[in-house]
Amino acid sequence: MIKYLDVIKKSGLFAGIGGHNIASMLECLQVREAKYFKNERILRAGEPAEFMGLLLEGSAFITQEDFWGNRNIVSEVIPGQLFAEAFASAPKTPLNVSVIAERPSAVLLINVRRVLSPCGSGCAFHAIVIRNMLSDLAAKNLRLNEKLTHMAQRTIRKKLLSYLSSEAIRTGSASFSIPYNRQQLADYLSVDRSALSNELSKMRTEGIISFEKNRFELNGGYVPDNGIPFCLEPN
Amino acid sequence: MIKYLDVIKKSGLFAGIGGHNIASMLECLQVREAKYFKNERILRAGEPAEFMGLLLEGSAFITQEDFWGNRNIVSEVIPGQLFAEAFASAPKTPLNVSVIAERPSAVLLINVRRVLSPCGSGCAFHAIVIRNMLSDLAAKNLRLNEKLTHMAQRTIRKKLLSYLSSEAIRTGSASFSIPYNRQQLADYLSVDRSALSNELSKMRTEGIISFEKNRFELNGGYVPDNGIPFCLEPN
DNA sequence: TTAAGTCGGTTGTATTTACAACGAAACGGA
DNA sequence: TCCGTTTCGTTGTAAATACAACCGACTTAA
Repeated sequence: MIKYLDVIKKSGLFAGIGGHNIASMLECLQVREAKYFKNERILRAGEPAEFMGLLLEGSAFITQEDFWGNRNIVSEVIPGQLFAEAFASAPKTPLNVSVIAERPSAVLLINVRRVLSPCGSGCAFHAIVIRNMLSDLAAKNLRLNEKLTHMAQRTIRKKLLSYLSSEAIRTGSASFSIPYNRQQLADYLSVDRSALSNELSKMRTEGIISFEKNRFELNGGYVPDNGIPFCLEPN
Repeated sequence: MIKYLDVIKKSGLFAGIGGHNIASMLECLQVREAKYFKNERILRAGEPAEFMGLLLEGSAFITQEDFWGNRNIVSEVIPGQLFAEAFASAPKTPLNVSVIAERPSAVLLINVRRVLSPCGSGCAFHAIVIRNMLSDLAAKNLRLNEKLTHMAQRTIRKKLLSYLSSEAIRTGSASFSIPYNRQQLADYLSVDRSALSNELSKMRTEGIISFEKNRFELNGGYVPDNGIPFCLEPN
């Protein structure tokens, strides 16, 4: 635990809590630490969700899988981030996602009940942690909304442009890297990989974008003042 | 306000706060009330999100629209429910959805800052309201996840079966009503209405489902023990 | 070095979808 | 009642997609 104190201190969940208070806070919350191999399952869809996780080291994917193993990457988790807090915060709701270690990872498992039920004694930081969870959930909400925006587009090209332009806007540059390889991007947008690859090639041929590996650049497109991403073309 | 006290009392946001405390709580939060006509915009995408809303009367749709007016219904709001709380809880984030009154509606507008910054004085209920917002956001998160599950399906038929089976499971019956008409359902699943209508007809012909207007029944399908909705067929 | 595996691009085909157009039924005023 | 509107189903066509198969470049381990 001590090894990861720095990650914990900088995590959104414990933001605003002085470093010297964290140790007692962790004890009060009765957290426990666990380690996972690459591709090992951290949480399994279908299980009851008693714990939320705080990733300490490594990286993980939130995924949905249907009966035949079609995988849909909901998002990536990096150190300092929470996961499964929505399920843990809404009791009686079993997980409908799995969390899988993308690399060897360390995780802090936190029982949400311990967070929500204030301990009368020492730690006056429950309120802060709860407030942090609130902004975390709000941010996640917005990210899910953003993904929905992309997936609601009717064609692969529009899905791609919706996603790429939002990444460009987020990074504030027409040139940026994405955290996915082709298969992962296809999973994220829920489309066929080869079809996606094909569409990317067409778009490059047409001069709309250029890319190499996971680095993309959006060429020239117009950026209207109305805030609508410049990538959405009339047809 | 008094007119809607009952709705407010029963709302998730104010759950656990005694009826006689609510009036002072509302004052402390400096809420304000507003009324809207049918199809009037309650909140407009692009605007900064200072307020979250609590629907008092009527009903509303959370929608996303692209540049050409293609509409995507994210969800429906009914009295007692919160909306736009995620945007309001994550400041500096402009709305990327619009909220539109489906019918003549009354709304309580709440400044989230007033909720998050505890007033030193009388009302000791801020903590409860914050905790309520937390479970609300968690539940919304799960709903978005569920919608993503449906939209991730690659064909209209699978999208439909994913949605319908989840509704069947939710209501605990193979026969149930849905809150959408055809166009709205198509918007929700982000597919073409006529294609959806066509697919529904095929499925009825094949005996998979039966329906009339917005009442559906899932016929016979097998329900395995593994929790996977019976509607997902091997092909 | 070889062999196996991963990754990304390409192609062809069958399937699925969007889109446009139309018509019937139901509904709601005037 | 009449007329306009909404809702939903149907059809045909063009477009987009999934799917399978294959190839070359690159990486990794034996």
